[in-house]
Amino acid sequence: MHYWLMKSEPDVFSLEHLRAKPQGTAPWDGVRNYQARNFMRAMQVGNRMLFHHSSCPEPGIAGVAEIVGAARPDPTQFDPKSEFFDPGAKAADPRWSLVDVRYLATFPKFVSLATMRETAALKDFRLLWPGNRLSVIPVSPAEYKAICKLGGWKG
DNA sequence: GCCAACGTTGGC
DNA sequence: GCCAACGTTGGC
Repeated sequence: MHYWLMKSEPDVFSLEHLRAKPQGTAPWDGVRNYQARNFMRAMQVGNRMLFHHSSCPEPGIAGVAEIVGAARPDPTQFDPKSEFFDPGAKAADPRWSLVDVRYLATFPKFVSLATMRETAALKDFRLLWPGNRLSVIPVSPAEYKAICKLGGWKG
């Protein structure tokens, strides 16, 4: 089993927004970073991902979602009206991918960045690296387990 | 608002 | 291919 973390600004798209979607499912579009894209392409159906809220008063992990659709071309790259439009992307050779995710659970306890920084098991967690900007991050099983525990969730 | 990190762009 | 300038992310 592989685990991941994905960031979103809760004002734009929060875990609650995902939960409110039909079947709690939505495409994770708009990723425009090659490293993040490559991680999405490595995701497998059934993988779990931590839903991180960033650029907000209290950044941290709100809960868990599941990958329900493997990587496929992100249609927003071809849409001139989209903020994610990429004039360099060709239909015959799509540049950007997305995965489909489904809401799984909201942690009973929100796991703030501050809490994670105080947790020994997370001392090497990539999310906490200085200056980390990557919006899609691989998570080790031990890190995933530690975060679920902090969240008071027995998945 | 500041700043660290780092990706991208473009001149050469 | 190098590298300086610039832009973006995101915590604080």
